[in-house]
Amino acid sequence: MSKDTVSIGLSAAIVAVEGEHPSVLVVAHEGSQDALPFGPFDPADHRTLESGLRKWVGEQTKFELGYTEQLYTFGDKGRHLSAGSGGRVVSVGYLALTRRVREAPDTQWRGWYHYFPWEDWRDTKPAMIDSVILPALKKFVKDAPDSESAALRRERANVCFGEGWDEERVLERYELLYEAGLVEEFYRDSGQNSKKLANLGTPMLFDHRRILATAIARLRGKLKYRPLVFELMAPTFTLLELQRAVEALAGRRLHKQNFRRLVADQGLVEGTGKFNAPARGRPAELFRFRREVLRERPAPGLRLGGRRARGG
Amino acid sequence: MSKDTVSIGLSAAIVAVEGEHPSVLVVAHEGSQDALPFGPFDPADHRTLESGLRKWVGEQTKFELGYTEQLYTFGDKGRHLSAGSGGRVVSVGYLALTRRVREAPDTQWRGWYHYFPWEDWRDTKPAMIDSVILPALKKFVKDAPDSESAALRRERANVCFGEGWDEERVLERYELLYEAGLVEEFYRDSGQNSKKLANLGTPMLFDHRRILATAIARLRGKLKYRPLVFELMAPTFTLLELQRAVEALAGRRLHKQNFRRLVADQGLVEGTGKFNAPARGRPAELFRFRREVLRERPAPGLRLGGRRARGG
DNA sequence: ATATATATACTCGAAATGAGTATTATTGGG
DNA sequence: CCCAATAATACTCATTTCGAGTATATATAT
Repeated sequence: MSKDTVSIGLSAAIVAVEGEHPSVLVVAHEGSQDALPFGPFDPADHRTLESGLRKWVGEQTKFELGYTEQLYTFGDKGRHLSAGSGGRVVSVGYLALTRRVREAPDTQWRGWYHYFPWEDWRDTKPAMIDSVILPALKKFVKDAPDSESAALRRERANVCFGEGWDEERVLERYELLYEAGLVEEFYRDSGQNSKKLANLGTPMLFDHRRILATAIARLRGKLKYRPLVFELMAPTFTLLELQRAVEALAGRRLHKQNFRRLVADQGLVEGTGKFNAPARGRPAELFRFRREVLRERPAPGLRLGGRRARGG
Repeated sequence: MSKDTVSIGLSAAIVAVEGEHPSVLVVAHEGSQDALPFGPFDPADHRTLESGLRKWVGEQTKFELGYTEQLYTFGDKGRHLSAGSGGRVVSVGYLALTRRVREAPDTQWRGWYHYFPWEDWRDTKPAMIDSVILPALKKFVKDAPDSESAALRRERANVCFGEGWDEERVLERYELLYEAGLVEEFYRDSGQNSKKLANLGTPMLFDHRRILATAIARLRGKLKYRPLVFELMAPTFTLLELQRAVEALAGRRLHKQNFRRLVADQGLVEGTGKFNAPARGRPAELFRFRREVLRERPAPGLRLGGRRARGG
């Protein structure tokens, strides 16, 4: 491929939740790094970008995509390399949501917090933030070429990892860690191998971790105003299961009673009259998603709220 | 250009507001339809997609982009044609916000409601909705190939133009009108020329009107949770000017006293102590945007609200 | 002075939100 | 059988937000 040709890469972050574990479908390509299902866009064969994506995913993972949404198109020079490949690749990333199904050969569900361990605040603030990330970012600020650049870096570090955790800034945080040389991909893309400060999370092929970060950010944001979770749930579920799924995606805990009130008041679910048989505790009613809300209300969704303090 | 090559087109919807008029910068290409500034992505010359866009815009309009945001990447077969050109064009659309400046040669600010007259609800519901659009959509439903498809069409028509106007669904509405054959581009792209039902709004080159629809939709949505308006305002402004700008973009009126309260309570602006000299009425204080809020609060913005009833 | 236009302050009730306490239904162990 | 543990569900309460309005202040034009 010559230096000034463009090709378009289509990649999908296919997300599912199993219990408390949000996960993403990765393909085991010839012993290399974890990869999202992907392939080049072929104008002769694909009528739309999305139909191209569906074909590739179908071939590689043997299953049909349901809910699918385009995320972003990346074209930066030098962010799509693994070895020294030829022309420029412009990368179109997609988010897909699905109920968890059996894996196809060479395919595997992997918890997304393997790639972003600093994003899971459900139990506590991840210790690595104080022990590794903040000190390294302090150094990154100090190493800035000039004071203006240092101020900008300090600012970014503060917005990303300082007071007031905003769970939606997943991409911003990953990009900052990349530029600060705290993730593997930075060294791979720049050819450097020296002074590796840290190696946070599991790296991925090409720019796939960036795409996954975009996917998580989008999902966390959209969750609050569109009923996307239900794409990830079984046909019936208890309210606690629903809450656990949302928490898994958002990476933080929610207030149980208020969560139920929210879901009920918005008419997002309806009881089935059936109950589950839990190991302990009172049995919970099984609910189903009321698809009708999509017509009734302009923008139904779960406004998680909770800017003021921690849920419980 | 051969049939199975891809090229990437970069287009920018550059938006400004002058008084009550939201407008977009269009280029007068050889007597053809209105076009957004655009050009092909050149991997040899452009380090990123956005820098490529900036180069093209700079060449065509002689001015520097400020706030810029990627919108969407379109790749549908047959939606980028004006005449029968060669290979496939994948189109990356951008939104840019700017204060209104003088026009460069061959360049012109045009009110965006020329392209989307049904989107301006500031005075009243546009009459064309009841007189033209709804009847035509009724016919579109009736002409559906089967009853399932008819139900889907009825559903879409209702969400887009029925009860409960959602000002953010700009793209959905344009796409529906396109498919229903109510906009010029539909006939141009499909080569048909017969049974033209209507010809709503001013058409644009290629898929530029679709990109503009995406831009308006995004802007209307984001306005509610990010302080984007200020990119469009002069350094100082009265609160009424600010409100008129938001109204112009949102396409609907807001409650004046509540708007002030919102802006003030959120700490988005600060008074300068200076006052304007209006033609009539009490002089208004001039305010400036408090850039600091971007640091202080995680997601400042203007939550317009107003789902319950009409503003006043 | 008066009409008109605009700015700004303040009020009021309804709804949404955060953070609980209280009560009910179940299991498993003594 | 009673009790601790666990989970579901109901209810309370103060605060904040939001829609909608009234009241008052400060200009200009006539």
